[in-house]
Amino acid sequence: MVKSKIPQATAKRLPLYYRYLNNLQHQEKTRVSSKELSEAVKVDSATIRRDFSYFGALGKKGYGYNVEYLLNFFRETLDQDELTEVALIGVGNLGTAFLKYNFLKNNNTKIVKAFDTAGTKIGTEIGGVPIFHIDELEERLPGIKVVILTIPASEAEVMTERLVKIGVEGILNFTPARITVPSHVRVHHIDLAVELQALVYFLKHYPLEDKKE
Amino acid sequence: MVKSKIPQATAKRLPLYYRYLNNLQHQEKTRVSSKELSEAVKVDSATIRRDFSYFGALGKKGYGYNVEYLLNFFRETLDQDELTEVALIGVGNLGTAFLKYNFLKNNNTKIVKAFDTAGTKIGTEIGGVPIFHIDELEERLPGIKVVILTIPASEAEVMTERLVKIGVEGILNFTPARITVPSHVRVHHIDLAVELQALVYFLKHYPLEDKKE
DNA sequence: ATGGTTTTGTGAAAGTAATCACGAAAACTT
DNA sequence: AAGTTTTCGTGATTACTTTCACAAAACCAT
Ligand SMILES: NC(=O)c1ccc[n+]([C@@H]2O[C@H](COP(=O)([O-])OP(=O)(O)OC[C@H]3O[C@@H](n4cnc5c(N)ncnc54)[C@H](O)[C@@H]3O)[C@@H](O)[C@H]2O)c1
Ligand SMILES: NC(=O)c1ccc[n+]([C@@H]2O[C@H](COP(=O)([O-])OP(=O)(O)OC[C@H]3O[C@@H](n4cnc5c(N)ncnc54)[C@H](O)[C@@H]3O)[C@@H](O)[C@H]2O)c1
Repeated sequence: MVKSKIPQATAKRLPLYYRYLNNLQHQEKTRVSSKELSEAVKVDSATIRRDFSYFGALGKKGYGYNVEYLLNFFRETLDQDELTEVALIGVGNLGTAFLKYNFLKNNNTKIVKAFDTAGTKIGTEIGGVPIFHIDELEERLPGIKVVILTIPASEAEVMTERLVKIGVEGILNFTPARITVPSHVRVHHIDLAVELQALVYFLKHYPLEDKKE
Repeated sequence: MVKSKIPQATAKRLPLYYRYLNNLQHQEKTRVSSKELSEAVKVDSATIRRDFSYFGALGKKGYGYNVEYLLNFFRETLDQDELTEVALIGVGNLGTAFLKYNFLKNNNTKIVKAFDTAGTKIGTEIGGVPIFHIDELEERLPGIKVVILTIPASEAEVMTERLVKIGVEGILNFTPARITVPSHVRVHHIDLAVELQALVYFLKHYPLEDKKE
């Protein structure tokens, strides 16, 4: 396992590279340069080469990268073979959308259980995922380390404490609540309202620069 | 208007601060320190003070920040009064969730129109937002500068060209496609599959450090 | 008033990330 | 086979962001 020398910024781009390499393979392309890759994923080519270089010399000068080799390498590095089981808490608007989609294109993450309070949903399935009552959380969650949280913000803090107690290690938090967790639990916030507002702010306050390209 | 001296990292946190200050005001709190704010929004207190300092000296030493004053200041700075009208393209799983939610808590952004190809949806409303056929895009979009894109990835590039031609300036792109736009158009990518995979990667490869706190 | 306490605002330092730019290697071309 | 072109890998640089740490200001209690 490659030790934690890899910058976080790089780690966040790896799934992106992986997905595009997969596309290339489906198109039967055998080689790709950092320049081509750069145009496709919109990341500077030097950044891509630097990112790859943390894992060693994966390319060939004057040639580029071999798609299959690179893909195999990342498959191992990103543990694309191991399936990570994920639970979803809160089968509302957003939760339902995720269940229907279920990240099918990824072959390494899968929502396997969902929980809610609403009686009408309990016992049904969405996208093949069974929905349980939240009261069964302690009983049914153990073994699952990653949770997608799509409940009302007001419930987030209490639910988080519950999840942590059960042993959850990672939370993808879609609620606007900034939840508090012990240091061994990782939370990624995806705050859609903030994203939209930030985009609007940038449009109004940042001159439409002439970026290169 | 405060010129573009404000770091992007700061700009992205502003809506977060704003929302929390709003909460405080509803709780009738009159003052708040960077330390309190820090615990609530999970941003280092020095970072918060630095962020605020780009806008001048907004606080008082030994006291903190006056909630109402700060809120009024940011209301203007963030143009919270002006309503930005947004359109949504692609009323599928994700698009429907956004329409139902419609960022009601924000008072500065509102989805006012949606577009899709599916005959069954055209002419109906979701969350009060009328859904039009995509063929009417050129006719009905003008005036709207910001678009939320929730169509299949395969459609993204062509649709983007169309949007740019109509004059859209900002796109919140939920498709996995990395779309190409001219330099005067701003795109924010929210790639949910990547976010989930990145979280899983961090869990597996980054030791559960003892972060402070 | 006085003195201890709180908390800001910010220089300086540290940390993190992106980009430049070029030598070296390998690939193509003729 | 020699010359040209492509493209990597990376040292060095630049840019951006966070954090430390402390003087100065304002508060608060007596
Ligand atoms: N839908 C959006 O477009 C959107 C956008 C930005 C943010 N969000 C945030 O995402 C979260 C979910 O949004 P939504 O629109 O899906 O809301 P929703 O109200 O449609 O769904 C919430 C679901 O959680 C369930 N629930 C409530 N308390 C629960 C509990 N204690 N345990 C388990 N389930 C519980 C409810 O029964 C409901 O099904 C909210 O925090 C919201 O602020 C949503
Ligand atoms: N749902 C999720 O949880 C999820 C997660 C990650 C990424 N995404 C991405 O978000 C996007 C939308 O996902 P979804 O699950 O809502 O898909 P979906 O298939 O449910 O919805 C897509 C909608 O777009 C409409 N559409 C197709 N072509 C169109 C066109 N040219 N113009 C206008 N409308 C058109 C379809 O009729 C459909 O209603 C996809 O790109 C998907 O990869 C979704």
